[in-house]
Amino acid sequence: MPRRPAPPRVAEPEVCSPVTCKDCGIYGLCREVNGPDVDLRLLETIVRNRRIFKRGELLYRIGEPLRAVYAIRCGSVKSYVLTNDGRVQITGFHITGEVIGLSAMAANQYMSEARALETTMVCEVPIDVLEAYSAEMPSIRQQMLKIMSQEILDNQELMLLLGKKNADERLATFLLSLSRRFQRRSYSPSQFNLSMSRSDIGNYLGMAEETVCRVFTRFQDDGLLTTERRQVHLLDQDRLKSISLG
Amino acid sequence: MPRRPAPPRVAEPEVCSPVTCKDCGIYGLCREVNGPDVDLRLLETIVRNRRIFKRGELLYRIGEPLRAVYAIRCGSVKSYVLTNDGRVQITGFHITGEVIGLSAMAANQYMSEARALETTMVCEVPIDVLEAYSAEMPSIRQQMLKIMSQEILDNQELMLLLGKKNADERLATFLLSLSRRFQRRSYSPSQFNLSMSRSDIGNYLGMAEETVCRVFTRFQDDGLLTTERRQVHLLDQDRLKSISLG
DNA sequence: CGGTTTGGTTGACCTAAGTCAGTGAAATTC
DNA sequence: GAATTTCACTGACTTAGGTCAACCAAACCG
Repeated sequence: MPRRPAPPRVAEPEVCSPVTCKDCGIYGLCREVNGPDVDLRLLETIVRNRRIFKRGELLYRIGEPLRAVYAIRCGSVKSYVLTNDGRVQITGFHITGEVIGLSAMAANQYMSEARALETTMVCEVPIDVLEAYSAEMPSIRQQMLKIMSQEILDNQELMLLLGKKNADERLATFLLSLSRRFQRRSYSPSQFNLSMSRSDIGNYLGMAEETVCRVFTRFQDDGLLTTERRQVHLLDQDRLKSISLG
Repeated sequence: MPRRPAPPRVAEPEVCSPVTCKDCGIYGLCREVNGPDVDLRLLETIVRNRRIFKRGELLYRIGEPLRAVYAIRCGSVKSYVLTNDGRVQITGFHITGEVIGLSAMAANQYMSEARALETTMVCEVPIDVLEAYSAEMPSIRQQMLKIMSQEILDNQELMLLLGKKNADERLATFLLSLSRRFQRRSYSPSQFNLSMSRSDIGNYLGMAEETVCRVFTRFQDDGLLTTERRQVHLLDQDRLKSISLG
């Protein structure tokens, strides 16, 4: 049967369509481990330590000793930090193909908490395995540096948003960032399903849940997008872009 | 003349008293390069590529190819990111003994802009030198990871502040964080000089310059501290701590 | 050394977004 | 499949902090 280009998949909460290794954030890393010419089908079977977390389950806690880093094969995860008195700031949402836990390497303990937003399948890479390979393979070290510095970049973007943007700019920025990341993983950039609640979005963007709803409603009234609960359809990405920032 | 413990130095803008290598953020790194038993006086002279930046001068710009990382020997630096339409978010203030520029390693270009707040002396470590050493010495890689993950930790703290704290908590957190860092570098934790303007503080903390002034005034009225322009004297650190977080 | 600029402070007023309260619809549980 | 919980949304009202304007003192400059 001849292969034909598949239509872009729509990210659905019920459907867990695992990313292929080629689309994965640690593909470069796995490829190194398995040699540059490894058969992809083989690689897919070689990757061990798959685990499944159900909605609400913790991948790791703050202060816990670093055991493993996680590549998300399908599903999504939020990570967050806490104040002493229990206030929470979500610092990132992570989707299929992204890698989390690496920033714990230096201190040998996790610096944030990670919780599955839906049923989520991950590749769990034990830390001793990672360290063994990274000692021998410079390109894996390179890959690790890249992932960490991407995290710093993402954090800087969020700081800019939290410190200097208004509610409209925040939500537009958020939606476009998600859209871009879905696109990179071969999902539709204009139609997708949010795995996080309005309250989580508000927490992440530093605004009240109600404000998130109001801005969604206003964007819909202005013809920028349509929403049906967690299903989002972006209608005018250009205008969203100009809102998200001059 | 017998040595006696020196009284804690007060950080003054005019006085540039360079940190000793032992107190420097890349000491572990330099020590590795020069062997574990290196004579400190020797190390001090071995460190080359010292440079001086005057107040307002740029260490590096966003997008510029990575040339070097910088250890601050004395003085202070702000780093910041920008929106397309020119809004600025200061993402960190860096003081004597701290290291900046490392997060540019992965992309090989700087991801933020760094500007001297006052006359600042740095050790400039060329990137090829750093890479050559890091390829051979695992402990230098370890050190680099540590510095990057400290940056992630600092960023997370700032995101928590920007997303979830009110004006009082923000300023208290800021002052205590500075105090702690001065203490680590053997300066007085209760009396120090701010090298940044009220406007910079406000920008960093995500609030207006005027609000910074008002909170300073209120803290002073409440007996928490005294200020004389940029000279700060913390009188009640415990109470500040309880304000900075429940 | 008089004039100008910069930075810090305060007061008066305004507004973006938060809080509170209530509703309906889905989703989950028993 | 009825009961319960969770989630999204909306309106009314409040408020923390922003904006604007003015002033003063220190620093800088020709």
